[in-house]
Amino acid sequence: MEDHTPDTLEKACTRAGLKMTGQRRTILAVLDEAQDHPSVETVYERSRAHDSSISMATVYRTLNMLDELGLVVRHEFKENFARYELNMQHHHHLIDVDSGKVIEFQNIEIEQIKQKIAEELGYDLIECRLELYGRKRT
Amino acid sequence: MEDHTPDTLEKACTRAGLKMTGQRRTILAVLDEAQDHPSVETVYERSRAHDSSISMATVYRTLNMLDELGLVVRHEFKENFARYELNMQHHHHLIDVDSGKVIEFQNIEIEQIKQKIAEELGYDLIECRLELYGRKRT
DNA sequence: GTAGCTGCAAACTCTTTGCAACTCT
DNA sequence: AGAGTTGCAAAGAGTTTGCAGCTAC
Repeated sequence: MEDHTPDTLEKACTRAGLKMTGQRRTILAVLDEAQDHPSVETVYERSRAHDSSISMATVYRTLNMLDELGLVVRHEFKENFARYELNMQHHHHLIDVDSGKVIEFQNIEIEQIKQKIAEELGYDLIECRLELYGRKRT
Repeated sequence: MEDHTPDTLEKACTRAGLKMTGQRRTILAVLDEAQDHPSVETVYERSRAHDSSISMATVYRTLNMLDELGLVVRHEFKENFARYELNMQHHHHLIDVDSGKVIEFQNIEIEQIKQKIAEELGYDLIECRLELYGRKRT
């Protein structure tokens, strides 16, 4: 019998051979539930709300591990700290310069053009970041 | 008689009403001559080669000031420090993931599409970052 | 003369790490 | 049992800042 429940970070980590401790389970659940792009601090606070024994060091270590596994994407918008999000389908960001709100979008034309550009420069495209910074039209 | 010599950072700063000290003149010249995307550390070293009295604090203060004036563009590629470049014509970057080399490129299609995307989301585009990360084709 | 600039050193923020204790598997 | 994980506190990197002295205008 195959497992048809949606893939969670916890499953992905177990599959990667990691031990599943209480702290880790909590942090992964917080990330799975996040609909936004939380900072390390935010992940820490949300995790602490469930388990106050969780330390900042563990949050950092967990996020770094998830980044290395490619399960999460690390961003550094024009702020001096990192923000993370689940690595679901590929998309880009528009950051509201007034509120800091992050809007996600996808665009097939961008995907095609960036491939073409890398190719013309003699490179294989490995990764890409596109960030638009804008102000809400009044 | 108008001045037809190319615009330098020094002129732009003087025009902005800033005092032109020896240290500042040196740092601005270093940036004017830079053909790459130097880090703060690099700007510091190059400036020191001309005037060893220049301090790191002044380099940071100068770069922050130039950034605020929009004369320079601050980047944070996937490194944990900032890199700067003159704000000449608009372009994007392809970063060689193996060597860290930065290649600049421009693309009119990207410019059009990003405008369109911001518009569709109800935003006025203020700024934009596009970074491609790739590996040299063998 | 004075507002602005500077170097120094200390402070700050974000992030990483050594270590001893603990816990999944 | 043993390798992996944790919290703590200290260390690290990059960046900012208070202050007293100096300098361009």
